[in-house]
Amino acid sequence: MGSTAQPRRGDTRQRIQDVALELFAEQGYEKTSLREIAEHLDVTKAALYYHFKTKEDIVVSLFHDLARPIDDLIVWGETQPRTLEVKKELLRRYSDALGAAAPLFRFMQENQATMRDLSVGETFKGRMLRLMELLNKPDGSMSDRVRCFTAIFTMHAGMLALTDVEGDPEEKREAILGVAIDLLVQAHGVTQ
Amino acid sequence: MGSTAQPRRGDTRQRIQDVALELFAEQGYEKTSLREIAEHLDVTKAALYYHFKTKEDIVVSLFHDLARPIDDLIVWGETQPRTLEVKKELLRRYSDALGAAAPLFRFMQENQATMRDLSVGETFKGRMLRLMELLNKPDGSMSDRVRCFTAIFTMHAGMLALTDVEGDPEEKREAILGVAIDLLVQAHGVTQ
Amino acid sequence: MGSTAQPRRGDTRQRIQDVALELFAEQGYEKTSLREIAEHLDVTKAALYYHFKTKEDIVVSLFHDLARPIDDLIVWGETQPRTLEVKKELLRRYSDALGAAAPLFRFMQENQATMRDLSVGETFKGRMLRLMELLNKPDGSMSDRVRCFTAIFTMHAGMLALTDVEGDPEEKREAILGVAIDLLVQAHGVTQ
Amino acid sequence: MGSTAQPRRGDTRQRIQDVALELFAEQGYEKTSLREIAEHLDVTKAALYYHFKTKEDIVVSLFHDLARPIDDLIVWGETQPRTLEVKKELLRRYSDALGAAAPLFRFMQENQATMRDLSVGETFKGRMLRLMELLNKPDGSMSDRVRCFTAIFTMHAGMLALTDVEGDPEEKREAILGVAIDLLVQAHGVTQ
DNA sequence: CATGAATGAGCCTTCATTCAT
DNA sequence: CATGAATGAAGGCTCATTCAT
Repeated sequence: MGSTAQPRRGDTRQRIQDVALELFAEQGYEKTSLREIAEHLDVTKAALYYHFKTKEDIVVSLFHDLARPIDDLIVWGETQPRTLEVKKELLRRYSDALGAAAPLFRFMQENQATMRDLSVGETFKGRMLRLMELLNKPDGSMSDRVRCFTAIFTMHAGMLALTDVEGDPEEKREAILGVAIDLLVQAHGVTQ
Repeated sequence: MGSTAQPRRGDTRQRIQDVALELFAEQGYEKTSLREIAEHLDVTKAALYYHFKTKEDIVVSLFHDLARPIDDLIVWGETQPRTLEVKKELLRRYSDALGAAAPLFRFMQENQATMRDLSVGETFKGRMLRLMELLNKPDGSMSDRVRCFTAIFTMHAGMLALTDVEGDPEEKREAILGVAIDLLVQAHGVTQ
Repeated sequence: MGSTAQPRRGDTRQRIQDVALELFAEQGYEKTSLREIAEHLDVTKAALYYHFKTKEDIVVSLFHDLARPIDDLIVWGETQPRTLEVKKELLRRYSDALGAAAPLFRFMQENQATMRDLSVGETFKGRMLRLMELLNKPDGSMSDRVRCFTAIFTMHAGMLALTDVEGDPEEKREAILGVAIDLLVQAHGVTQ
Repeated sequence: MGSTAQPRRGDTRQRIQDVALELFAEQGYEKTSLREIAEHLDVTKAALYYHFKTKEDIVVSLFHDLARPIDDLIVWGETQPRTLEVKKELLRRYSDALGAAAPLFRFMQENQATMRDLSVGETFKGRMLRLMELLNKPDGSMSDRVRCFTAIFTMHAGMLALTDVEGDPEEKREAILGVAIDLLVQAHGVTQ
């Protein structure tokens, strides 16, 4: 029923975002031209400009739509007491958020140089710093502080490596979360 | 000793590499044009082509000249027994190597998408995998394997974060190395 | 009298003309996009196409509606004897007409290159030539003929300069008209 | 000898200016694309960019190279006493300058809207005002002031009309200059 | 060693216009 | 009356690269 590539109306904006994110992550932001995106969608370049004001605007919209959970997470974190239990919960939730926003994160990871002058990049970096601040143990030793931020970077690196290393994805994610929590505990722990 | 005293006439090639690496790391490979590099050096674009066949060739040369220590490290590692002590030494040496090749690493970190089709990128990725293999505990639990590769990523992330976080650089580097070794030990250790 | 009282519903067409003329005069025809006009009116581009078949059509309609008095003036002139008195009256009436159609004239003045291939432009240029012919003293010396057409150009230039030069607008207009008539008289006069 | 469209080297910049000025004047600045200019010269668009940084830059260079005499004229005028004789000489020299820079002036005349945001446009307008100031009779009546600036505009309009009106060009130019001087004299005159 | 001049491909963006709803 | 969605053409500009000198 209507299977000859109907011009599915109404969801174009969404489809642009999907394709763009995929290509940006796969080939890099600069190397992905709007022509390429348009061809993947079988529309003209001009059509993209009906939905987004600029190329950068596509990225902005992606953050707008996909980075929300992480924002929420940080906001939540900032209302909580700075106990170890809360921090562990933060990591757990962050792991979930990362899973959901995986493609966006891959995009960021692979386009760090680009992110820097993408405006939304700086915004996001700020958020990351706040998140780290939440996990940090301000009066801890340098080693402890390193452990805290490593807890987060472990998870980021995990995202990347998930693809390259053998093993069941879900199992890997849990292992990664486990290690991250472990680092956090060590940073805060007295016993052990 | 270390005084091979290259003929001083014509250090242009070297200068091109320096400027290129700096700009590539700072602004990204794609966003840095040969014109820009040439202007920084006060020569013409055509001059660059006297020294390097293509833009990519500049990157290749950078790896050639700067990634050597890491290559050597891996070669060394592969001739050693897979003991914990050797692995610890690997991390130590890797930390040194990272310090020396910091700009190159920053460049890679920030241009991951680009790296993928830069030929030399794949080459390098292969080396990383071999390095990880060297550190790995093949029969270990998933968590232990995660700890092993996290040991390395911690150091990479450290590079990045060194700038953003307060504290004495050298002290930070040692703390990072310490945490990395710790992770390695935990992955292998029973009594820890 | 003059109260044909157009149905008030739907003055959009009029508003389009107003905004278009203003923007065309201010920024130039080519540099004013339909998008811009539409935005000023808070309607969509497509709406413009309901009222006007093309961008050029807007200009045509502007001439249709605003250049009429000048047309009438020329028609009137061509039925009159070629006396000096009539010519003076022509200038007077032209001065009035210019005042009324000022924005249109500014638009023409500032978009002369564009006018040339705007069809309506040629039409209008023809009218100007007829007007000049009416003022001309065919058997006069070259100087006299120059004076005749200068009489007109003085008034055009006046429009332009009115804004840049200090002084009461109405007073300036009268002075300009005075000089123009003077030129005309000199061209025709012996005893002057 | 060498008649098969040799790639005449060295004069490209000049040729670009020539063609550009001609096309800009003939069709308007906005409607003349760089592609068109390049095609007229049988080079690529990119070649234009080797010689000029932007499209606007071509215009700037044209003013730089062609408007110089007028600049000099004004500078000269500002060192002279404000006598009627000097003012007449100013007009005479201005007439010559206009003749030499005719295409440039035609370009300006036909692209006034464009001139406004072409940076060099404002610069030039400033010069015009200084020139008018030189000719002006500050304490004169409004009519006299109008005569002064009309003297100049007459000459500008003359340029334009030279093409449309029959008659020997040189004769026309002299007639125009005559009328302009006449206006000036009348503005300053005692008798009459 | 290095430059001056040029190219071809491609990029992001804008525009006037169309048409089904 | 008017909009939402899209198109095709074109525009200005930049880039990596080449080559004769």
